[in-house]
Amino acid sequence: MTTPRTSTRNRNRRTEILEAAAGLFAARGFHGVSIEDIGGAVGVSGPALYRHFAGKDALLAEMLLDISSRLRESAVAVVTSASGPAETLDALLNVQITFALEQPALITVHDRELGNVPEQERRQIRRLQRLYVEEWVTVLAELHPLCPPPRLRAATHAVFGLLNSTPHSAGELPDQAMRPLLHAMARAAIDASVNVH
Amino acid sequence: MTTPRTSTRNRNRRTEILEAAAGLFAARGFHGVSIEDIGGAVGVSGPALYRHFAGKDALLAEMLLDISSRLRESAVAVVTSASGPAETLDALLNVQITFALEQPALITVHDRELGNVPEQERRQIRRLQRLYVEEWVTVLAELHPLCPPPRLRAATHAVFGLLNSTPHSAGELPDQAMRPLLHAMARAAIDASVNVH
DNA sequence: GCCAGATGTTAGTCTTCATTAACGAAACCG
DNA sequence: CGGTTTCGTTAATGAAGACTAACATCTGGC
Repeated sequence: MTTPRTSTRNRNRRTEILEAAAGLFAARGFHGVSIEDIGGAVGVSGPALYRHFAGKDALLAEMLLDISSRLRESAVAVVTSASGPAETLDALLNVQITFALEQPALITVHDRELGNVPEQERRQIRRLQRLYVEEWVTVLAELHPLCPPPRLRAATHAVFGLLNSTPHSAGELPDQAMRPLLHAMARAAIDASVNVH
Repeated sequence: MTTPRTSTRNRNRRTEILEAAAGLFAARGFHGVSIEDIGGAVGVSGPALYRHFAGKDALLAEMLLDISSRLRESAVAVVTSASGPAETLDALLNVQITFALEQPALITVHDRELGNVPEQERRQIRRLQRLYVEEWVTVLAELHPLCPPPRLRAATHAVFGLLNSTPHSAGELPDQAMRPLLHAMARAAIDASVNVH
């Protein structure tokens, strides 16, 4: 063929596949997408994927492991360089909002397809997710020491639901407007969550 | 076999199947569940389903049509018997919270599997969903006439994301505590959404 | 008791699909 | 240049899985 792009092509193939697969999985679900579909989406066809991944499961696992780690790392970075709890919370909100707006497909897959990841990697991913949530809960606990942790955890999940809803309202508003809107709504929801009795 | 439960068995079979299928679809996704799985979940096996539904697609379609209509009907009932916009909004919140807490599987399937419904029914469902959202937007517009509708629509979707996150935080808190928490958070998020510039 | 319709059952049929095999070409290395 | 590695390709292969067929059984009405 033509296209002898030497090394660039190869260097990017794996991530190219991961990105295409994320979009497809988000749209049709893991089992609704075939190996052929994924290959086709990056211009190679079918079994070529096995040169890059051990299988469909492994591909999904790597994808979820990647987002979970990145979310977790961002949260840790934010928390360790923190000035105060309130600023930290704002920074955490920005992390999640940025992911939700920039990688809607990954975020969608991340909270839908965990069940299709093989046991071992699933444990790792769950662990990272739990750690991520705990970063949030820790910060919230500093801000609201009187609020029982289970309530903080529930509030955190609700806020994730709010922020991750972005894929559903795609196109309603431009990102520039969506970002402060989500921030304000999430912030208000959190503040309200600790004042209920 | 045994178990000749006369008529009760037949009268409930269809809804029994729908309920079981909802749980399975929510957990593993439409394509991750086989006809055998669904049959097995209600104690009959496999092709027996075709005595009740034209096929897997039709089953899903009926399921989504059912929730969409019920949500929409509840919203209409609330709005027509309204005393004032603020009370109406509270009532709408309660409708959505009740569905989310009582039918988490249906709610989950409702916003994940629309893409697997055949064209014709999909249109109907989309229409019902749109009408449902518009009930919310109308009420919000009464409360905040200065806020542009696209922003209200985006805020509505975000609130749905918040309320529908319940399935994820299953077990964190008892329903008795979850209900007011969700209500307060959603209410605060909405109020905040109209005050951003 | 006897027939019709509603419900089930088990054994195909026919696709789709993940994964593997067997085989080529291009790039990198000496 | 030969040789190895890398990345693809097009045929199997084998397992699921949706749906259909052919054949019971149960129920309720007469």
